[in-house]
Amino acid sequence: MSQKTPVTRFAPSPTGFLHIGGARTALFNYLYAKRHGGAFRLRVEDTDRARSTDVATQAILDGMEWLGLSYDGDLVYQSQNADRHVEVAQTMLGNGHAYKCYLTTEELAAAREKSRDAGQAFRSPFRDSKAAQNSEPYVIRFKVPTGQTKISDQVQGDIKWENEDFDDLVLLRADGTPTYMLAVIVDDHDMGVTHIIRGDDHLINAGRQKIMIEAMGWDVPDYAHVPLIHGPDGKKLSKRHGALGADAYRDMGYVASGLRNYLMKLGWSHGDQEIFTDAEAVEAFNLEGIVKSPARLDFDKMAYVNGQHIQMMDDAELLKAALPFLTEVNGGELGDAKTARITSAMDELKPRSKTLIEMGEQAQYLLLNRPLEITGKAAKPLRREGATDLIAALTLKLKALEDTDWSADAIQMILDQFVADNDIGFGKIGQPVRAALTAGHKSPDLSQVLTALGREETLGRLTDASAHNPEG
RNA sequence: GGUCCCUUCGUCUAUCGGUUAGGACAUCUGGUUUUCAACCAGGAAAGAGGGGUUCGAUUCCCCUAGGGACUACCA
Repeated sequence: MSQKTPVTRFAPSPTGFLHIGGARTALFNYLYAKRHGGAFRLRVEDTDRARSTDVATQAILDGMEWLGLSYDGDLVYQSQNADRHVEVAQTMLGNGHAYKCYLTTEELAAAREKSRDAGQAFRSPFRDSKAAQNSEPYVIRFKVPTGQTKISDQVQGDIKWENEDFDDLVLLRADGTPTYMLAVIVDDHDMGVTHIIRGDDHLINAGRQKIMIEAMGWDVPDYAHVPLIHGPDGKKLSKRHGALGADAYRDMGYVASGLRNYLMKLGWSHGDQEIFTDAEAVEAFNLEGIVKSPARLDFDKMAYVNGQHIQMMDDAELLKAALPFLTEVNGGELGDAKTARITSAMDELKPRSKTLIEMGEQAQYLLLNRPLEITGKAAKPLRREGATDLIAALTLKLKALEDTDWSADAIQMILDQFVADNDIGFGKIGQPVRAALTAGHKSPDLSQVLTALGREETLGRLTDASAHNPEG
């Protein structure tokens, strides 16, 4: 193990949004760098200019920002280092580690098929040819040496390949542009990357890249190839499963810290601990805890973990995250009065919401406008014999309570007293009052409802209900 | 087809040769209760199969089965 200060990097290709697997890879790199006081770099792998888009780049950047994965140093665009990549390819050409291959597309396909049938890696007929150069288009291929290649992966363990199983991969395309395989090793080297933590779909690439790195005489980084995430059915992740952009999770009501916690724990463990604050996550994260087998996405658990984080968030932070959802439920800007209600109900809202969407549902009763529309099943308690009279009587009692004394405790005392005085069960008054105040929407303990609603709104809603007899 | 990797409750995992195989989510039962939740208590639930090695295998080795990754002038 190296003692150097680690430099990790996340290197997405901008061909789509930041999906959940990429987000986890980024998180691991981020956590590892933070844990060891190193740097976390971000590099956009846009060597495939045809498939790369600015929209995708922006989506990835936005996703990273929402998830709170801030990177160190400048953002690197791989395409901007093309000259440097070409230079390295030329160096390899010069020292015999690469050669020009003049095979046409058709010839290549035929040769490939042939070697595949023979169970061998493809070898270009030009790899040992000393033939004079001609003007035909050519690609530059890396010349894989004989022997074996071994890496000690921090997650996968020791892996060994026979070099003869590796293709002579293309370094420079016929149009002179560098390929990913060349660009990564050059950029990682130039950026001083010490630890490469990435999806295990790159495991074999680590072997190929190591040979190239050694051909250049550079330091080989430490590798950690983490298993890919699978869908709930164990199959490859698809959009249907949740291979969605980070923004999709935000829209489903997940908070960044909750998603981070879930992602970190998916395929990584640290004893029996399930919930981590950000500080705890940085403190605890290590490569040893990463499991070698792919894990499946479990939305139930994701929601549970998210709920835990909603509870841990401070009110202001939570309100900010929840605002879009509350505005949606409200059908417009909240305004001061409703914002005040939400704020005072925060402690009740938190444990009742696993996602911000649920929080919107839980808060709905606070966002209703007078007079409430109380219909169907919700109106049933109000239709009961004497219900409106009881409400009217209770309203009178509540009116005696000054605004400054309007607290859950005081309200509870009045309710208890009212029940005792009238010699009735709590349900007798509780149910119609709840109906009058919430119109059947989800709501917490009654005294909490009255507290959050405030004196004026409570009295108003109760008066509305007792004034009008739903039976006609 | 070839190369490499993986396999403990439904799911995520603990176990680093000797455990009543532990925890979490989900599920079930009960409690609490003025709605819906939340919460509390309890229950059910696992070593893919077959061979070895060993006094003893979930743990080490091999085979089989199943799953995955890679096999581009994509990344």
